[in-house]
Amino acid sequence: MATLGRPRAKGPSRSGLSTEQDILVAAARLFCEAGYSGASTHRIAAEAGISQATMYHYFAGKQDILLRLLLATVRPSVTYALGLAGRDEPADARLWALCAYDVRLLLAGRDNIGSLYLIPEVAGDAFAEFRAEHARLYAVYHDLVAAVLGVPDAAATGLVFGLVESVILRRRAEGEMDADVVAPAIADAVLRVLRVADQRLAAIRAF
Amino acid sequence: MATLGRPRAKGPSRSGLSTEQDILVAAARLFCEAGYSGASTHRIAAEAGISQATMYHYFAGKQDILLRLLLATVRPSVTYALGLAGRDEPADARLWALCAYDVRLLLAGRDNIGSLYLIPEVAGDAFAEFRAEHARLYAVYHDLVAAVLGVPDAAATGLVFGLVESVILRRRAEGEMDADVVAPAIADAVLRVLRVADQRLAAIRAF
DNA sequence: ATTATCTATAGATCTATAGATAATGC
DNA sequence: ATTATCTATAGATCTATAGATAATGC
Repeated sequence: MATLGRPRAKGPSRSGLSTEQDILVAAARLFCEAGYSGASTHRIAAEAGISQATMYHYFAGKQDILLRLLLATVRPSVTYALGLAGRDEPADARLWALCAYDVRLLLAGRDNIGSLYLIPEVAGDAFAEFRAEHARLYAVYHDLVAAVLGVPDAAATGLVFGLVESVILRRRAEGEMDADVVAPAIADAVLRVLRVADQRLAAIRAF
Repeated sequence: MATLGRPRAKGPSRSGLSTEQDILVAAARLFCEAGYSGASTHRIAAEAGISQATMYHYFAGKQDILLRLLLATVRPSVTYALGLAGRDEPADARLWALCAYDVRLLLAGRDNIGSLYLIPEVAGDAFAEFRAEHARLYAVYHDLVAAVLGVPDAAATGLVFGLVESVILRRRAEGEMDADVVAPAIADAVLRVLRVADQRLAAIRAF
């Protein structure tokens, strides 16, 4: 419990989190609000309550912070998606559940964390590990859409995945949204796009 | 025709465009690839074939360039959308046409110009004029969705608009897409989300 | 002795401005 | 004389590193 190392000049963490977490939280906020290049290490450190140099005790650099945030954001979705594979519900019900789950994650938290996906730098080599995780998630959508339609359909998968992730854009443009309303609405819309009948949809929602 | 003013040190424009257009084209590319803060005025100028200071002859600053790009991107959509109001086709057919038109615009050109909408700085005061144009476009979608459903529905409008703009995300993640395939597919999906029957959809596509 | 933090700074930017210059137009 | 461009630069950053310091642990 006793605090090791030199104390912070500006007083101890007000969040009660570890310094590493303070940095991640501050960086998430600033990356979302100012973009990657616009969020200087100095501002991140100030927001976290430490000096700029202290960040380098925990992270190799700015890219390292963003990579950690991206992985922490996508991994819960991948875990949930892979867990769905072992369940015995019908494919349309599992797809509905996955869409609703992902929309809830994208709407959770005070920052629009999904908007980190949109940062242009994420296309670079340093973020290949994140893109691989994101691709694993996409692959589960692809398989579920194939199971619902009875045949693999890349175009339909793109539509479905786009519809789910469109909440990132909407949260920006429309402001905070009620996940209890929007998550089922998106999941319904996904099945309608795949031409699941209204009657069947009602049954799925009752699961 | 004769070229007024001091000649460029690196030779005349290779694009044949005006210097102002060269700057806008270069900035669009770099804003999309490196973000707003990541695109320095120096790199924009180098890409445009001029010195960094020359940009300030045409634009008040970096924000001014981005604003011009945003307005040039959203205005054709607004113009088309307002023009639809005067046509006598049924609302569902007009909504289908607007969605397909907007998706085509978002897929056109060598840069994913719609991704400029995602730049965090666009939330600031300097871009209020762009956001107002974007809101005008949204209002047309709202009215068309209301006409299709018979009642105003903010939630459905959000879904529809999100589905259209999701092509910005998809173009990033999936790479270049065939507009002749994707634009009708999105427009179809929009009407399916609004529970337009398959038979009716076939009739609309025949317009 | 170990740890987490700090201060200070090198070196590389980056934006915007001041003022010079190389063309054409009158 | 007007125009479009240039070179040069001030002043403000920004990232990452070097090395000192203020705690606890042994």
